[in-house]
Amino acid sequence: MLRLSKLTDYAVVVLARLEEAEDGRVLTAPGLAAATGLGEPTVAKVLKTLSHAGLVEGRRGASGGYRLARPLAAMPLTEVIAAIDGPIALTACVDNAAGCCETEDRCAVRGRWDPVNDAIRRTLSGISIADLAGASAVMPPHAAGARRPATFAAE
Amino acid sequence: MLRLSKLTDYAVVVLARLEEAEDGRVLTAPGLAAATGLGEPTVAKVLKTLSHAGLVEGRRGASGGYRLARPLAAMPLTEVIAAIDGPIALTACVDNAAGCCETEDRCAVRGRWDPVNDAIRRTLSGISIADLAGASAVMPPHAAGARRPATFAAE
DNA sequence: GCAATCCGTACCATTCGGGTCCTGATTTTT
DNA sequence: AAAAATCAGGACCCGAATGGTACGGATTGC
Repeated sequence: MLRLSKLTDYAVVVLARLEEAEDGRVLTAPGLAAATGLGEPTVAKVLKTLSHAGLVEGRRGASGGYRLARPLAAMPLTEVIAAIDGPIALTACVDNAAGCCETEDRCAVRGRWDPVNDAIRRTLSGISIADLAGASAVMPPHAAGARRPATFAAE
Repeated sequence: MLRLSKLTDYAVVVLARLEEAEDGRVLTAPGLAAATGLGEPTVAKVLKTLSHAGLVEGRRGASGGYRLARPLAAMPLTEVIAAIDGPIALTACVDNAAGCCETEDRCAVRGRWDPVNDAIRRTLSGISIADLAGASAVMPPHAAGARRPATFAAE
């Protein structure tokens, strides 16, 4: 379904909520869970992962919590996806990886996916979390002004 | 991982092989399986799905088989993905679908994914199966000429 | 020193994709 | 006309990976 994991979705929600904290104030994981309506352990897991990727910073100890490492406008969607779901690649065959499939010698699409993956990354890197957080519309990166709104090209 | 299913990958391989048939000649599912090195039941399943989507046409009976309904150059990647994996949507929340999640009233990203999905579809619809079948390089839709080849934007 | 909080890891369950098989419908060939 | 070959459609089962949980440890503030 070309769909990213729920955790990534949660991450965006949590990050959006996290931006509302004033200046350097930190928010606790249970607090964020209550604010977003998500499960407390799940939120904690997401925050840990995001912290590991350097997108949020955690402060330990009493009166600890999390805060954004960067403003959301400087946080491309690609980084969040890569942090939660891993590297962005549509297929397992990336960079002509050898031995990934047994029919690689007669595979007609060897290495052909790489430009596609690159196009996807380029598209996604032009979208910041701030665009998803409700501020304004998505900024069109370099693409033309979206023609018809949200019509399925094929369905 | 933002990765599409193996079946879609197989579909592209099978379609690429199917284009090599001369004029109106049909190829059998077992024959395509042998030519691509994939499992025979799997190829049959993929072909049935593609036939249902109108991308290939099946002829029954002895000396039957499959042939392309269109040249690959006129077959955007979006259609193949939609045929195998279903509609292209990164999250379950599409078009403000109500009732999909229980926290929709306080969700900060309500409806914000739609433009993202649209951007993905626009990127993918600019790529045809012919571009993946080995003919030439991927045509850059409107984006700038791919800078460095296949570097991970975020990893 | 105690409490609160983050950190890391390990663990289990459910879901979904991947793959196989069977039966039926249709067409060609003998 | 019978038989063989092939597509069509569905049911089914297994495995992997996501999603969610739990526990012990480290760190900081009161």
